Amino acid sequence: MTAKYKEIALQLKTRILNGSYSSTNALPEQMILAKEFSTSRMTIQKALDILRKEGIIFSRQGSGTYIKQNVNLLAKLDTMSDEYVGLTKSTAGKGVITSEIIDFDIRFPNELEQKNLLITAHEPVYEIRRLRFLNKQPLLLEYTIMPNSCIPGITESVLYHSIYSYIEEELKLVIGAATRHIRADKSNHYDQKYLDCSVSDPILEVEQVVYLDSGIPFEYSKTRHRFDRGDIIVVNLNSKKSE
Amino acid sequence: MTAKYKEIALQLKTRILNGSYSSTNALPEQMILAKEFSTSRMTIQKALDILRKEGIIFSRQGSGTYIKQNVNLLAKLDTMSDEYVGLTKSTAGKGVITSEIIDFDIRFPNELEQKNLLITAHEPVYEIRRLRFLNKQPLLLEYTIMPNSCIPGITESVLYHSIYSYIEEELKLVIGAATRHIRADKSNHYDQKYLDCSVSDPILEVEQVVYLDSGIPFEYSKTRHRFDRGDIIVVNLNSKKSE
DNA sequence: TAGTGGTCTAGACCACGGT
DNA sequence: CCGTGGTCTAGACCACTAA
Repeated sequence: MTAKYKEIALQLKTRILNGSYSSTNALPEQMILAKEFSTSRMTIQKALDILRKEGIIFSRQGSGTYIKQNVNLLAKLDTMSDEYVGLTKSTAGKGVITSEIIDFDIRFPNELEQKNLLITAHEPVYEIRRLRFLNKQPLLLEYTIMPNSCIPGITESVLYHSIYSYIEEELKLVIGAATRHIRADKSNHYDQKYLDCSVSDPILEVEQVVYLDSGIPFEYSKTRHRFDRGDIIVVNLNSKKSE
Repeated sequence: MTAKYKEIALQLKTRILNGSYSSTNALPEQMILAKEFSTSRMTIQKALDILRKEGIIFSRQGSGTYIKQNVNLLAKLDTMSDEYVGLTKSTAGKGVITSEIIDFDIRFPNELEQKNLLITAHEPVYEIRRLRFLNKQPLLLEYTIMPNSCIPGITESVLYHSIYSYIEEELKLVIGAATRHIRADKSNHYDQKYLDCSVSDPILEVEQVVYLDSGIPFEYSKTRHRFDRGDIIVVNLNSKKSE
């Protein structure tokens, strides 16, 4: 059974997206909602908190709770803010992703890798290079470092599919935060060879550290994208409720 | 006076970053914290919610509340996820930002601008081109469209400083969500002229729509960055508490 | 000044983890 | 099984907005 406040949030969200409230742009007051759902005001507030965090409503003390004017847009984009984790998931429906393994090794980490993954020089890491295709066209080059202790049992068959679904479904780990550095760069001979691009083509590089839910970093990687096959989309919901 | 739960969150955060709790990696139970701060458990939970949203703790039902292992790193990065809004703010302390106005006009919007800013063809927009310098070195070219109705009263003196501080401090508006598309591109003759880069230099382009707290879009812009002066940093805290 | 959302309380029961 | 966090209640007072 799901929590009551989540159920209420879902129902309210549905109504908002349906347009059931849009005539006035304001939601009923919390006491009225509490009576309608035969619950307490605190529970209604927890439900509204979810919608606030999702960016589809906002409240003004002393005034009321209102629907944001671009709900439909945000509702669409909302799904995208998490999509970024894992290429296989993010391109679902847009085409077929395939992978070619260029290199797959295990070795000791260098200093940069130790620093980013918070490990010592004695903890072995996987070193993975993959070329990934979208509809058989080269899309990006991936260079991934993962600590063996954290993500054990990677095999070539895992690499041909999706590392992320292996982590979530097989290892039952929950993926948490990530920090990414995004930059443009000139192409090098590796890019030219594998991504089939010319010397003058720029490259979009993403360098990232990804953490598990517990805060343990499990991936340090660089991906180099062909500049002409897809942007990176970043959504910033900016709900500063906590400050 | 600030809310009690925010005060408690701040105190707990300070202790966590101090290392006061790190010996065990677990926080005291909610009842004990409630007694210590002479408050109710609900209030403690609201405080913990903040720290969860900030990504520095996580809880397991039936077990306890734990500190994430890379708190210091995340605490540092945390400030950066919002930094992205407004260049003047984001580079504070890293150098001096100056601006040169290349173009400043008012006109009717084209179709793309109408679609992104959710306005009609009859609502005038500002068209602003600025070249921005970091420590007198050209950093990026900015091409900004803002609806006049939404952000009135822009003048050249505003443009020489910061549009965002004008919006927040003069107009008293609150900036909310943003969606960004990030890509690499070849430099064009504009880039080469203003950013003083060569034909073979790549460009990092960011195309974004920025919304007010109320959900009204107020900026559609493209910025073209020199590839060798600073990455874009994106932090994804991924706290799926609401799902 | 009336009515709204924001905060807070002191209890209660449930779901889950570890024993 | 016990102890933890997760949810929920039925009130209360305060802060703010708008008339």
